[in-house]
Amino acid sequence: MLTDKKSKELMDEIVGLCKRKGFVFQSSEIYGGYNGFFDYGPLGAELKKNIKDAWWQDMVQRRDDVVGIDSSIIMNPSIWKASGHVDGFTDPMIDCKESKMRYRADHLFFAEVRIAGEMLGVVSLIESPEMLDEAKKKAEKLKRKLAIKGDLDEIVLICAVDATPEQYEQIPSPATGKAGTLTPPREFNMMFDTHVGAVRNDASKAYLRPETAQGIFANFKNVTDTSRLKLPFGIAQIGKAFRNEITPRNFIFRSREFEQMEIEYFIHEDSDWKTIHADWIKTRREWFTSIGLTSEFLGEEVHPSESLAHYARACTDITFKFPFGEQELEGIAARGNFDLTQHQEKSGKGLEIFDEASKSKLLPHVIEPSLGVDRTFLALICSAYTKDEIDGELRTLLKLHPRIAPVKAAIFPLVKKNENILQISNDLYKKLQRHLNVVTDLSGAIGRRYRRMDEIGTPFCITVDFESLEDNTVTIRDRDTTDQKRINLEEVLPFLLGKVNG
RNA sequence: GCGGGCAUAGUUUAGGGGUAAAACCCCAGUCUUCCAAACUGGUGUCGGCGGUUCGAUUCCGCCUGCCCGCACCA
Repeated sequence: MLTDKKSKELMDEIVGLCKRKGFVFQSSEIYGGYNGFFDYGPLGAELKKNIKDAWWQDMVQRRDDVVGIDSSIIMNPSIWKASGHVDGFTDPMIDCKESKMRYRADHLFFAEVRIAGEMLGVVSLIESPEMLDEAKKKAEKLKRKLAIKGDLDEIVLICAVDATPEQYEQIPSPATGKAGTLTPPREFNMMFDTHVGAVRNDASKAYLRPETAQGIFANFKNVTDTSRLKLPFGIAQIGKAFRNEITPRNFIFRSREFEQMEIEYFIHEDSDWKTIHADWIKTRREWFTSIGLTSEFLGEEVHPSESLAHYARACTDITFKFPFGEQELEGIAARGNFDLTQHQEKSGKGLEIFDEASKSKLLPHVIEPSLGVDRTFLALICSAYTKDEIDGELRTLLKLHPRIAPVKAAIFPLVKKNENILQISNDLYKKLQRHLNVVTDLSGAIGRRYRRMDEIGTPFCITVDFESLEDNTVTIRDRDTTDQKRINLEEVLPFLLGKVNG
């Protein structure tokens, strides 16, 4: 593992490269920026598109059991009430005025300490698997301090969000042990809201979606009615999502506007969901390595059962070791049929489907592989970023997989004073351009042109030289090895297509 | 939200109450028959707003953004 200083330097270099070469810009930069938002430049837009295309090809086109949709970002606000986001997508926060510590209200627990009903005081602690034992210890300590005899009543832990106002005043700060220093919980919904229509009032309030998943659930009936799907099947979607994050951090890793790629994979309620869940984890991990993520940087984190949402049975994150730490790339949750149940109930529309195999009507359960495009983007750049030495000269390169590299090949005339070389080069460029994102570059020494391409991750450089005039061959140079071989002009396109699609 | 630091060209940095600089990059040209050659020329900069001042990029205040730590992270 890199030292903090080294990893910070590395991250700075990567952010610098992204800016310098036109991958990622800070949003609204000419107005001083805008915290938590980013813009993708010419190369970034290509790379991002390639990630999404690869995912769509592998998860939708090349599978018989998955179809795609593209739902609107602003939907009937009832959807977000049914899904629980209006009430639940909050992080109520409590500050300790004295210690300046901040707690999430739903992570803060307290217990009243009593002996035979007589109140001795209140203890508080932060949620953990051992918190009941800790509470008992704190209660015993309180008893000794007050020099009171007798057996303690049973300790009952209560979450701070469930405290009555009278109880709340009694809760001591976990940091100082003193009561009265905690601010009331401040509600904070992470959904951005807006208004639809000419009138701005409570009735016109709408939300920017915080996840793409609900667009899938809300269209469940439309899709199953029109697509002749049989269980198990998946519905996939790529799209923007918005969350009013308190602290956007780590470049594009946590931003307020981001893009998700989600699949809701519907399964029979009696099926072996553990196996299907495990299969998806494997499928998704293999996909990450197939597009060039360094497999040693990938990890898995299984959510402990006590921290799962009440409707989820299991959730495993696929993580990536970024320079700033190991962080979630994709969450693969087994969610039961909570969402469909909610939408069926709140909309009043029957959403059950008939399963031929079991001859039963049911609301299927769901496995949800959900990942961030932007996080994948960053993980790919981090995986690809390399520095090496060519004949004593330091070079920077991005070892991006040809499938996702923004530019697939560069076509160079070795010299720009020879009309015939220019002609062949330009003809080849125009021909390749019809199939692939390619560039041409006539300026400067050939070595400089190679290095320019290395730095943006272009996997192949094709040079038209004097020999090309004799035998219709060109050199093709490999980015990672810098090795060159001669191939016939006619073979260039099939070669590149093979590398890009393979 | 809190505490600390920072903000000069595309990048890395120098400078200083009185006409703002270097290197690299980029562009054009000379040269050049395969890995950032050389030479010539060129574009481009003090985050924003306000205050002090004859004059502010420099001093002060506020704002915005970035970094580190705390906290937070469906």
